[in-house]
Amino acid sequence: MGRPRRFDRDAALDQALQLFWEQGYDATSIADLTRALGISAPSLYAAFGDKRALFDEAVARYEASPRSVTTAGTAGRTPREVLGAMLDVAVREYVDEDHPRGCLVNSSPELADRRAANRAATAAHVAQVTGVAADPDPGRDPATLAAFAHALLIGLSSSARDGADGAQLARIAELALRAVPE
Amino acid sequence: MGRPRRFDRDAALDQALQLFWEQGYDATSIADLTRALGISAPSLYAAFGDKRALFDEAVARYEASPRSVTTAGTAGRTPREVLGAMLDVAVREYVDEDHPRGCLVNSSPELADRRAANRAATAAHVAQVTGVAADPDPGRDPATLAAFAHALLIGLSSSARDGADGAQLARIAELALRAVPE
DNA sequence: CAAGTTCTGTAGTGATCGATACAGAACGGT
DNA sequence: ACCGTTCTGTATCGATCACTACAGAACTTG
Repeated sequence: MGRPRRFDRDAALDQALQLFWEQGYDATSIADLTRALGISAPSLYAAFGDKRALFDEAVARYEASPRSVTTAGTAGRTPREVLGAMLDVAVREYVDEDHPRGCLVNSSPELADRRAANRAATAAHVAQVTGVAADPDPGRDPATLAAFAHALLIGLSSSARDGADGAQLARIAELALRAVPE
Repeated sequence: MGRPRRFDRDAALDQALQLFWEQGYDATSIADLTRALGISAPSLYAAFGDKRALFDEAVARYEASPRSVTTAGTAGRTPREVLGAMLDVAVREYVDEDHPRGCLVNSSPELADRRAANRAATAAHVAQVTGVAADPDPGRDPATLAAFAHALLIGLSSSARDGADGAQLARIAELALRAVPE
């Protein structure tokens, strides 16, 4: 009951995600959001809480989308297959023209905790898929492989933001894969 | 002639660099700077111009210091030696406790142009030292080697900021080096 | 000493930040 | 039709932003 909301909450959330993705959290003001979302500030606060809650919800939406690179490559068996699948998804995703370039999580200073979680998740994923436990050889150690992949994804994300095209990213990924055992 | 400046301009510039490095450009306010530098706002503006000019001067100071990774590894001959030297310097530098973690240039959104310049400089450096011109093999192409190194440096910088220790960074670098031919 | 110049702190500029008080509008339940 | 509830826009809150007008203090020069 009560007066119904005049705007589509999900569409507004997508708009907010788009803005945060393009400009970052700090650089996106409430005024920017109300303009892009086509609603007034009180409606925004009533629907989403405060700015940070809106950002967190947008990030959750981002992470829930099939863009997620972390769990890509489930089909692989060897470390190279697993990391290769992740890099493939990333290279395509980071220059996709349907949305801003790069990865929202990997290029947001305020999401360091999510990056840590992603690295841990990647390490567990690699260990599970390849069946390899901790190993002194960096090429066989799931934690090192995950940290390597994670660092590369961040580098690819930043390169995409700085203007690199898909072919350049693909060459980087191809070269990087040579470090990883079959 | 006239009243002499009461503070050390170079020391103040170092303090400003420290703050920008820790917090980033946007997150560092003039109030933060006047507090850390121990001077009032008019003195700061008289000495450095405006906030962006102060930032640019601090970045120039940063790039002029021997921290620069881009030109490291001049001694090397093979791509692996050149990149290995760069990664060695970076791994040590990014966790050095004498200053904030990571690389100021690689973690500042407003310095995308400097990153592009660094990538180009690295490519020229690799080409000159190894004597290799453009090559279809990613492992022999200076531009791809430079882009790979650049992406890795950004990933290492971000990982250091997110809390990775020197040993972790070293393992990433060791693994990455396996991608690069002798 | 006095004049000229430059730095100093106090205090405040307009603009923008995130966030809200308030009143009217639009609905469901009775 | 009326009431309670919830959303709506207007208009504004205090805080903070980058930045500066102003006047006195501290120096060099004559």
